[in-house]
Amino acid sequence: MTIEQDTVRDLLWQLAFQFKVRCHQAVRESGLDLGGMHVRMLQVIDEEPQCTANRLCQRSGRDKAQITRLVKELERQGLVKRSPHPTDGRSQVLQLTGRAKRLVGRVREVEQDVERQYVEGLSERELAAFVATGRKMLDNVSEVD
Amino acid sequence: MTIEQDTVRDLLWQLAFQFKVRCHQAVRESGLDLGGMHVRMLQVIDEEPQCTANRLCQRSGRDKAQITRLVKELERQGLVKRSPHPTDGRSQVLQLTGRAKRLVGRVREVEQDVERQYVEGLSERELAAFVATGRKMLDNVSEVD
DNA sequence: AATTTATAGTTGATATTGTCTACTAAACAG
DNA sequence: CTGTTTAGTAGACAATATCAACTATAAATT
Repeated sequence: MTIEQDTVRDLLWQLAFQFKVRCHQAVRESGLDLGGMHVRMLQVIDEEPQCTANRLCQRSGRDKAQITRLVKELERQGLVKRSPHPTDGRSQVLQLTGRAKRLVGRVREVEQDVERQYVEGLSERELAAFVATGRKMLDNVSEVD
Repeated sequence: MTIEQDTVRDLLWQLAFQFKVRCHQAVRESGLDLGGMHVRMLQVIDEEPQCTANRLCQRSGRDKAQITRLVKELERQGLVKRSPHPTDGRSQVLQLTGRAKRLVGRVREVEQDVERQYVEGLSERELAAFVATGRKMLDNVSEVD
């Protein structure tokens, strides 16, 4: 199948969708059973030093309610532990279990293969420019408080 | 809220999601009652000379089943007409009704406002480069038959 | 021409993701 | 102490996506 697009919006729509589909498929094929959102959450928790649910909202742009449910499932699957936040009693610190860390590692490799396929034939500079422009766009619509 | 990301994948994920949310909101606020996918379909039908459901699949990358349902609803809402394809008996030609055409026009304006916000501060050349790079990526993962 | 194989579209079941509202409890500001 | 904001939870529901089975036609094969 040949993918086509025309506006910036369509372009992004296609790129993101195809990325999602391919990553999800690659993850499944490597024998792991994780939904796309679950993977995303695990990755953020892995990166963020003292990750909280609220942090996940900020990083993902998704609704609080959705985050709550995702975290709940991840906890049920033994991938995330919650501990009370040291200074904020409303909040909880999220941490990956050892199993989850190994999982995230494997997922990263699989997803990097997908990403390599995407950026094949692009120079370092071209890719850097693409990312820089994309970030500017994100900044444009990111509300400053 | 401040939007953040880190890999190419995260960047695209955020850009597309925010775009979707903002466009959908803008469309709603202008008094129109159309889901995101429905809008997308109408736009493609509007652009494609002899659009068929299959064409919608190719252009959107979405599943046949989903397309069928979307078209069915659009027809029910009096936005799309189907007529038998002149040369292929399995296929049907999709066409916008007058009402749908007017709708698409209004939606375009609303969405262009959103897009303008995105690309604010970007030079023509920067934007062109972004789109060109994005298209290359899409080509990279587009299966050649 | 008859037979196989591929394609366009449909349907049903189900899973995943997203949205909205209302709520609790802790934090914070005055 | 009081009112307001913030972090997270829960329920109901809508939108989107996935998968498999099926029909009818088209196209290819022999």
